[in-house]
Formats: sequence, structure tokens, C-alpha cells
Amino acid sequence: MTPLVSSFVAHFGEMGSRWGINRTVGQIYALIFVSPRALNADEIAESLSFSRSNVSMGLKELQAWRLVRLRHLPGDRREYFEAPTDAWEVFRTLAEERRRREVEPTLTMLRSALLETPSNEEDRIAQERMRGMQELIEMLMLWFDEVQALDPATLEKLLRMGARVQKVLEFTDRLRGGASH
Amino acid sequence: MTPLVSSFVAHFGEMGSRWGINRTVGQIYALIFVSPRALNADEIAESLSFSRSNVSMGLKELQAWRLVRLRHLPGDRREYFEAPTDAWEVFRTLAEERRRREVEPTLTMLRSALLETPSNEEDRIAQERMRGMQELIEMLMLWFDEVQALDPATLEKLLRMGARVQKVLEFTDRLRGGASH
DNA sequence: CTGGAATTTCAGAAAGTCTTGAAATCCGGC
DNA sequence: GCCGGATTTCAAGACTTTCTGAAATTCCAG
Repeated sequence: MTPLVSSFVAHFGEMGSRWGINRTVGQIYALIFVSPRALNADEIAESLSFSRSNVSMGLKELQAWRLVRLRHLPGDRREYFEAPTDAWEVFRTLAEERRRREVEPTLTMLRSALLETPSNEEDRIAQERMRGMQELIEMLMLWFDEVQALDPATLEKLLRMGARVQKVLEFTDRLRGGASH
Repeated sequence: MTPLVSSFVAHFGEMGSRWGINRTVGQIYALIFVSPRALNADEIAESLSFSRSNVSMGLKELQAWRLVRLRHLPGDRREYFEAPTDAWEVFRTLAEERRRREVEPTLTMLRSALLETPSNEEDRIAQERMRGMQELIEMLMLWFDEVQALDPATLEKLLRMGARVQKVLEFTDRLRGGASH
């Protein structure tokens, strides 16, 4: 591992642990992400000095997050892993997974709490606050559905525009046929 | 604590631990968020059955995240805590803090890695991927700066529109004086 | 000042998470 | 089917984080 890769990997280890994901998993992902070719578990264990079984666990988790893909190389029985290199695609995947794991359960809880008839003033106020939260989350999800529909190529163009929100949205509007419905 | 509040609090405990923030802190926040009035540390400790010192730590962390505000009630020496109830404001605060704690350090790392002259093909490819990541993050931050500029009242209106992205942006565009610059 | 309520700090106990090597399982090629 | 490499599972230990009660500190009221 070159110093360049090594510092990238170390950083993602730190970030992983700030975030729900653990250090090891963060490092494994970072290594695969910058690697020019798919890697097998032994190569990863070797590069990062983790036990083989730790790598196996980490890869399983990364697959559950859909952040890495399994591949087979012809004439090699081992499993190789690679990560999508398009940053936008990665971002979308992460957002989808977080939505499924965090946002949806939260909405479920909020919806069910909001169905209750408040039995006192305290609950009534609590429900008001929960309603505000629910509305925001639902709106953000609508936004996100829209943005998510943009393909990497379009995004690429937008990136190059150094877009401010209005510009970005005018642009997508044009792409999608102009008139709002 | 009513069952309604109790299930909200429990949910935020869970979510907190999925996320960097710990269970206790999540629960304390949730309790303050739905409470009709500011609470003092003893009330919180009592409601959640945490030790007084645990609550003190948790409140310190929530203050560091700027998610709760300290207040003094006339004729009472104790410190009372309340949370902004506007969901959009909370969201902005969270986003700002995460940006400061996670995004900026990542950008710093990426920028410095991208200044290096790659000494081999592997590093060259690694840098390409890092560049893609950096560009995406920088674009998202630009977007966010824009969105962040919207005040709660505007957001409120947008919420009621049930906005899809285009609509939202046309709307903000109108508010901001029409012509893009 | 001083007394005492409120808050914070801190070190150790408790709980939880991560990592490992050994054993079990899987699976393709012969 | 059987061999053997590849992968996964698992229980135990290492390590981290969280939580607590006791002690220290802060700071207001008199």
C-alpha cells in the first residue's frame, strides 16, 4: 500500500467509526474503492493486516450495504471484490440504504405515534413536534427521489457547471422537457 | 413519561446508537425535543432513569452539537434545557455540525492527497477516484449552502406544496427575484 | 465570606463491540 | 463421491465505550 492509499484508508477508518460502520469495514471499503482492480479477501487481509475472518465479516457487511460487488475472475476460484467508482452512484447507494435502515423505521414510528389520540396536553404538544419532523422527513424524501433520478452523466455535467441550486434545477428542468406539471 | 413520549424516546435511543451519537444522548435529546417546557438535569435523570452525571455528560454533548439551548428560569438556580422545535432548523444545525466534523476533514485529506504527484499507475488511479469523490462532495456542499439559506417560513410553504424538486426550485427562484445570475 | 445547592469531573465497574484462530462448511475439479 | 482450497461461523479474549457514585468544583444567596 502506497502512502497515498494508506492515508486515504486511514481516514476512512476514522470516519467509519464516527459513523455507525466500524473502523475495519471503513478501511476495507476505502482500499477496494481506490484499487485499480478487484481484490480478494487474502489480498485485503494482507494489505491491512487484519485476520482473514475479520475481512470476511467486513466484506459481508459491505455487501449488505451494496457498496462492493462480488466478481469471479476466470481460472481463479477465489472471490474478488470491487466497488463502483462513480461517486454519485456510491452516494445514491448510501442514501438508499440509510433511508431503508433509518428513515423508514423512523417514519413508521412517527406515523403510528401520530395516529394516537393525545390523552393530555403534553402528548398533544409532543405530537405537534413529531408532525413537524415527519413533514420535513417526507419532504426531504420527495426531494431525494427527484435528485436520485438523475443519472451519473447528467450529474457530471452539473458538476462541471459548478452549479448553484437554481442553475442546477433549471438545467434538470430543461432536460426533462421544460414545462412544470 | 407517557407511552407516546416513551416510544419516541426509545426510538431515538436506537437511532442514536446506529449513528455516531450514543443511546443515552439520543434519548435525552428526544425527551427535550417533545417536552412542552424546558427541563432541568434532575428531571431528565428521573424520567429516563439515568444517573445525574450521565445526564450532565449527555447535555454537554448536545450543547456541543448545538441541539439544545441552556436557559435560566427566574427564581430557580438550576439550568434548564430546551431544543428548537422547528424541524428545519434542527436539520440545518445537524447538517452544519456534520459538515464541520466529517465533511471538512475529509475534504482536507482529499485535497492534500490530490496535490501529491502520483509516483505510479496505482496512485494515479487512486487519485482519479478521490477526485471524483471530492468533486461530488464539493458540489453537494454548494447545493447545501443554497438550501440552507431558506428560512423556516419559506420551507413551511414549500412543505405545504408537497413539492417535487422542480416546483420547489421554481418557487425559490421566484422568491429570490427570478433571473438566475 | 460562608453554606449549600447545582454541576462537573473522574476513576473504576459494567456493558458492548471488535478481532481472532480454530473448527465447520462450502464447493469446484478430478 | 472425495480432496483440498476458499469461505464462514463461532466462542473467547482484547479492546472500547458507556455509566455510575463519590469527590471536587462552581457559584449564588444571605
